[in-house]
Amino acid sequence: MALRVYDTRSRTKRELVPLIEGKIGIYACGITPYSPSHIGHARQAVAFDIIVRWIRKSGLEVNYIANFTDIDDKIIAVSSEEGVDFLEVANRNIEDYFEVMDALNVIRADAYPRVTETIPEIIEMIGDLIDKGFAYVANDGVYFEIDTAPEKYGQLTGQTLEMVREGAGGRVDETGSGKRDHRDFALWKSAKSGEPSWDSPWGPGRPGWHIECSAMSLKHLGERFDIHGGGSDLMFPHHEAEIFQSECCLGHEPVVQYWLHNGMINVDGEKMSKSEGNFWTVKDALQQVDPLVLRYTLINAPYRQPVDFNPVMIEDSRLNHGRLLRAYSEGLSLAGSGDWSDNGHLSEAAERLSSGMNDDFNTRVALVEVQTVAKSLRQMIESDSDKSDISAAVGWLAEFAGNVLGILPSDEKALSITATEAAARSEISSVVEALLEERESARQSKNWSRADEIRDELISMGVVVEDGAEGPTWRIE
RNA sequence: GCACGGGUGGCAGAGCAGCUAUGCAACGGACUGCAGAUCCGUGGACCCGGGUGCAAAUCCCGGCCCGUGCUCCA
Repeated sequence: MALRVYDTRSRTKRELVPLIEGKIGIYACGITPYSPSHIGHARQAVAFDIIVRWIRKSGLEVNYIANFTDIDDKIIAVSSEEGVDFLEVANRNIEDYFEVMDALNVIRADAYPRVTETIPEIIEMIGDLIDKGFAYVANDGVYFEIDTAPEKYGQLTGQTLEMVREGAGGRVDETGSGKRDHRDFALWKSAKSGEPSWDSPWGPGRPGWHIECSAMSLKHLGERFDIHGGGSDLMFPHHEAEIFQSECCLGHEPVVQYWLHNGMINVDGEKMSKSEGNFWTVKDALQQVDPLVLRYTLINAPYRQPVDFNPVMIEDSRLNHGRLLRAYSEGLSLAGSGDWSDNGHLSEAAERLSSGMNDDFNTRVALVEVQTVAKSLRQMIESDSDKSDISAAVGWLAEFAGNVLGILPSDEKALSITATEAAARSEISSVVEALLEERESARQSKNWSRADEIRDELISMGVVVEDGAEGPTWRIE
């Protein structure tokens, strides 16, 4: 079945047809590393991680580029506030990014270009734009002139030049720059004293916000490429500016075949943002929740929908993920991971999951199938089913929950979960068994208060007792 | 105001023309001294008003409501 993706520019789901047969180039806007990554960054990273995983699984070769905008106003602000070099600020936040995204099981991109390593290409592109009449040099930098290509306005957001003029309202006069029109945007910003800068034909300065992505995508993916992604908040002005720059510079359109935008993270129904005070860094979140549970939460809705990050959602994910993980690791240690292709139910589940993923990467539909398979695996384990059935279900989960969705730990780790549990169990086993024996005799003589007392004692040890038809069983919480 | 998304059971969230979504919660039953776990089962929804279909959560039109964007932002 064909893979269809929602393209923001055409506002429709379209079949993904590679420019070069068998190959897909993806450029996704990463972060500006001026502060530690927040869960919105995580959502973006996870969304595109899964997109890349699925396209690869579909048999296409993917070249995935994610950038770091490692020089910008905010980085400069932090560096001057702290009195350290701007690169120190950028580097430590990039380190943080890799640390948390690795924990979230995000597969690394094929390249992570940085602005500071792309300055010559940026300068060349700006020069081209000036030569072709799309940009002009002002007293404080170089600007792209919107009026040279008005038809490209609103390609992603549907806004017209006039709308933005109105929307900008009184701010038009506040630009305080050499812009001819407030909607023009900076390609090159002249350095103020003390700011980091690079030499250019227009004097020392640094790139404007949008040009870096046009230059880096051109450098790494060429004059036309398949997918450009990023958060939906980047559609305007960032991605529309990229369309101006790339298409005007290269002289053809479209440069990008498909624009994919992930939805935002909301906290209690409102967009998460620093100004709202409802801000979570990834590390904040990881203090409370396992990384894979966080990942589960982030894919609990299709990537374009907003995800509301609230305690109920997290608890829900924790519960469901915990069950999945327990079933998986128990099944794995019991029967290993086997082939599932001969199993009718599992094949059907795989088909449903695939058609969900093929429909613009619907991870929510995929999770339903994962939950269903995990549930039947649990039942098989409890009913002592045939080992080959168990291993088939384990193999299925390894492939889809593991490789495709990335919500399972490595087998080694999964096995260590059951091993650790078993070890902890055997360590206190004799004490627990003795107490249970005493409790059983109390129960025999209908001494319920003594029986409950012992149960409470066990609970305080972290042991949960469950009476069944075959006598009591216990497990460690 | 304009643009883009969306409004589905108690909650989260699929489905996007006909056929049980799913999970959590609730309720009933089995099992229990009680509790828990498990199993079986049940009820319950498609914002409002029109329209087009044999048939509409699903398509069209008009409202209302919510989120995001229009400024740095994943």
